[in-house]
Amino acid sequence: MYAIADCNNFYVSCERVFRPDLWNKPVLVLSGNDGCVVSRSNEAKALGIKMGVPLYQIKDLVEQHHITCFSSNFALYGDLSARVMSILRSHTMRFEQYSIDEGFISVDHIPPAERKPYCEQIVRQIYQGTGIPISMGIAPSKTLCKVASKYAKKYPGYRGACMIDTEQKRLTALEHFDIADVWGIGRSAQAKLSAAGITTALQFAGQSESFARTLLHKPGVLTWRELNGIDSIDITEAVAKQSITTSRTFAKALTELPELEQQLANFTDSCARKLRMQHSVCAEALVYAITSPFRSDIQQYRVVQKVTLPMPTSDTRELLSNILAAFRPLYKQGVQFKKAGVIFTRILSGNAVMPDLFDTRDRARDSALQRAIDNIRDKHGRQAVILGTQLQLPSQAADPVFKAEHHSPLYTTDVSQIISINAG
DNA sequence: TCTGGGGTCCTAGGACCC
DNA sequence: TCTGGGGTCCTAGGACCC
Repeated sequence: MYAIADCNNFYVSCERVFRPDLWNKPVLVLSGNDGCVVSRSNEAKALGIKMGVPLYQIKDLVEQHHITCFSSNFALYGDLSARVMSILRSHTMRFEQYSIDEGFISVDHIPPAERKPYCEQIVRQIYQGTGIPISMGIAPSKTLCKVASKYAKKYPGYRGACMIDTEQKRLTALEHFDIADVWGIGRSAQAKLSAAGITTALQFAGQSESFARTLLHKPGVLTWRELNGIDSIDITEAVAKQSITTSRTFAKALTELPELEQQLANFTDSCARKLRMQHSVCAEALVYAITSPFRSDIQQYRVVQKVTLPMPTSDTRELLSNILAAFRPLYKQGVQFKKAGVIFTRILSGNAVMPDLFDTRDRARDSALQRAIDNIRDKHGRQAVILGTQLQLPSQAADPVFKAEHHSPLYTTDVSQIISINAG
C-alpha cells in the first residue's frame, strides 16, 4: 500500500503562510512576467478562473472581486517544499518526491486498520510544522492513491486522508470519477476514450486490457492496470536528472546580440550549477531562441542548435563559450526574440569521464577555479561573482527583461527578512 | 499589447549493419 | 528488367505530468 501527500493549491498556500489575512479570500499566483495563472485558491476557482489562463483575459474579474495576485516566488516555494518533504520522508524508508508539491510513501509498515488515522496525523503534523495544508490518498497503486487524494481534498469529512482498500470502495470511487481527471489520461487519450463512449474511470477500468493497449498503447495499459488495483508503478528513489533546462520568456522581445548573450550566460550558469550539485557533467546541450508564436503579424524565426562539448564538463565558462559559439552564427539582426533557453541533454556521472590525450585545457586548474567561485557564491550570494557576459547592460536600466510586479518578500531565505520575522 | 517553466517516457521512422 | 530480410540504434516529436 502507498500513500500520496499532495499539497493543496501549493503556491497559493505558500504565500498565505506569511499572509494569514488572505485565508478565505481569492488568491492567484502568476507565471513568469505575470503572464498566466499557475495556482488558484479555492475561492478563485469558485469564480471560474481556469488553470493556465492569461492574466489579461481575466483582468476585470480580478479587479471586481479584489483578487490578490502574486508573481511566482520559487525561492519561497522551494524552501517550504523541502520542509514538507523532510517531514514526509521521516515517516518511511520508501519515499519518492514526485513533484514540488507531491510525494509518495509506502505504508506497508503500518497495520491496515491504523493507516488512515496515521495519515490524518501526518496531515496535522505537516500543517502544524509548515502551515501548508495537504491531502492524502491511500491505496494499493499510485494511480488509485491520486484518485483517493482528490476525494480527500474535496470532502472535509475525510479529515485530510481518504483510503481505497476494498473492492467496493474502489468501484464506488471510480464510478464517480471523470476519466479526464485520471493520472496519465491527457487530452489526446480523453478524446479517444470519449469517442468510444467512455467518460468515467470505472468504464475504462471495466474494459479488457487489450482494449487499453490497442487504443492507448503502453502508457494506457499501465493506467488500466493501476485503476484495477494492480500495482505497476513502483516507488523510485531520487536519481540524477537526465536533462536540465533553464528558459525564459522576455517581457519585451530582445533583438540585440549582447543582450541575448547575457541571457544565455545566465541560463548556462543556472543549468551548470544544478549540474554540479548532482555531481554530473554534460556532453551535449541545446541552445534555442524563438519569436513569439502568438504574433501572426511578424515573421516567425527560430534558432535551435545542438552543441557538442569537446569533453563532458560541468565548468560554466567552458559550457558557455561552446554555447555562445554555436549560437552566434545563427543570430539574425532585426529578429524579435521573445523566448530563449539552454538545455543540457546528455548528462553523465562526473566520475565516469575518460581523460582525453589531446585535451588542451588544464582541467585541474579549471575545476579549482570553479570550486572557488561556487564557494564564494554560497557564502556571499549569487551576484558576488559573475561572468563578464552576465553583466547588466546599460540599456536595461529602465527596461526590465522580466516583469514581476507582485513579488512577495523572500520570507524564508533573505537574512533581513528572517531577522524581522523572529523579531516580530 | 499582454500568453510559464521544467521534467519523463514512449513511439515511429530513418540510418545502418550483416 | 529483375533488386531480401531482419535486427539494432538513434532521434525527433508527441503525450503526459506538475
